[in-house]
Amino acid sequence: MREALQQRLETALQACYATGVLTSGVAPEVQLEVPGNPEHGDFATNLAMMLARAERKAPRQVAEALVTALGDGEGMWRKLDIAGPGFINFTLAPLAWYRVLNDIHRLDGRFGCCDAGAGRKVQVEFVSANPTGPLHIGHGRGAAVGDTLCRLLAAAGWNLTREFYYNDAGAQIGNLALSVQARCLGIEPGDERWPADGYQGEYIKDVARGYLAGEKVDAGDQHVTAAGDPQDLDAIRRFAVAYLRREQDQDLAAFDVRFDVYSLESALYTDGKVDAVVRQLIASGHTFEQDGALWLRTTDFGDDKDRVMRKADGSYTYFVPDVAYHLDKWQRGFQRVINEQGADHHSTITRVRAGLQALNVGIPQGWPDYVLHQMVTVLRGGEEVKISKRAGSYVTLRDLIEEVGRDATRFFFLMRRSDAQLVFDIDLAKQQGNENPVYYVQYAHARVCSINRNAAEQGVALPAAGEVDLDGLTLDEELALTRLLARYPEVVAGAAEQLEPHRLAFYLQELAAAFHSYYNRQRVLVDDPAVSRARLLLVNAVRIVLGNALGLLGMAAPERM
RNA sequence: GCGCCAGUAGCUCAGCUGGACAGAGCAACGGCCUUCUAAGCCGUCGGUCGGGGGUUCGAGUCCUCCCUGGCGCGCCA
Repeated sequence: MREALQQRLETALQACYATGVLTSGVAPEVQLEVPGNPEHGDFATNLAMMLARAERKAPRQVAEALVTALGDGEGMWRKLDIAGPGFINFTLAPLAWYRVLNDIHRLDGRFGCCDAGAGRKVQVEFVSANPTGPLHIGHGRGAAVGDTLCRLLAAAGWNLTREFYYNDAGAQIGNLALSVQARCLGIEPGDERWPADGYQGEYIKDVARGYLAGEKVDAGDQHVTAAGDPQDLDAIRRFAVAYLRREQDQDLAAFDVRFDVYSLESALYTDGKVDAVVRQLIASGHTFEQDGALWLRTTDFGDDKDRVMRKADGSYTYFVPDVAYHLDKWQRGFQRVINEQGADHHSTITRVRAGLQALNVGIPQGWPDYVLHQMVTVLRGGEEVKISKRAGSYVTLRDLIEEVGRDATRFFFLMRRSDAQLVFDIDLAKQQGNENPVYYVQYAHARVCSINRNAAEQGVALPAAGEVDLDGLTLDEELALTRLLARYPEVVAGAAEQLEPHRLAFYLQELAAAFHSYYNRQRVLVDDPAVSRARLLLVNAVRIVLGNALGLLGMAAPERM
């Protein structure tokens, strides 16, 4: 529809040049937008305003020339206006819109999908929590944003790989092992023998109990049986990592978040990929030694200071395996990689990209992409819940899902742009009333299903694509609802393109509102069977789109509530 | 001090990558259930888009300088 209009505008412009009504000969790109105000028609173009300067005429004068050249459009539009500073507004014939209802029924679950990705490979890494404790609410936001991003990219035709990276090596894992060992030995936080940067959370006690009891843990391809010996720090470490990884996997499964590939930091060491990348960086000439450490001159690539790669004690800082990991992603053929992570780690971006540039292996500048999410604060009873990671007091994702439910949790995480801070109001999320937008959108879906049940009782068959005389739809609100449905594919494409999953949540609320309003004003099942069937076609198109959008958000579309 | 992200209605936030009088939800107030689910609908109230300059036919949106809040600035991740 948009393309057809663009075509006609270009033809009209050329006609103006041919007749000499317009003289500049410039051909700007024809932009068509959907106006927010329905009085401004279905599509609007600013073409006349873009030409005005070159033509040295008032925009409205240019617009008049174009409108004359456009003619009647052979019935495509009902009305053409020149408005405001020089917009040309197209009001299309209703039938042109109603045809989309047949498209929706024909495509069903695939309505909204497109082929923008053209089957190209993209990898999305998200959550990537350290296996040192349970997933907290911040990880939950990362999981919701990352997962919906994945679903969006898949819907947009990308060949998607979902990946989780475990930082199961390094200093913090050492702290974890020491903390579990301390608990095994009955040492409490506060005791002078308690490790300096130990994890104090209650869950450490559970790990210690499991270890002493000789428990067996399966997590991914890791299978660990506890040695039970409190002196064997290495065995404790292996057990603790597997134990906490299993916990995280369970929580993510409960959140309906799954991954295709799990990558372990420790494997980068054992496979020699870390050493290899260090050798390459040294060979690149971007490193130097100072104070007993090996440094990477990241300032060569826009960082504000150089960074230590290998510490004086011989171990590597975290970003070295990160660089090795991302080189590995590149070598696996992912020309597009998106990392979803918390904004508190945004300083890694410059470092990882600098390391990859230093390797000089043809990785483009600015690769990979990042989507950052800002902090989440928790509100309960109107009070902010204080979070202390060291003391281990924080809201876990597991608690959240159990308390407010998976759907509400996911929706709340996606109700805001990811780079805006989020206040998670637990009381509101739990509420089953009209203040809670989660049920508002699901209720709209359930209502259509309810109409369908009534139709079945009355022996009215649900219409399929192309079976209905669209003349049964005559009301302004039916046209408005249809136009909203027609916009859905653009919403999906835009959200995938801009990596902004929250757009779906807003669209969903808008569509639900339009449907609820229609439902309250008009009956679907009326005496006139032609009208009933046309309306059934319309409301079931709403049902399909609601279901598709809820699916992209990882939420259920209930048939009754 | 430097970097990143924010500052839009009383509150929480959108604003489609510059367009036509700035929107929604909640809160407040007033209405609507003998008809497909009232977890719903309709109406009223409410904003100098943090502030100053600039670019543009046109700026909440772009540039610049200030102010405020959050995060980061480690041989932690």
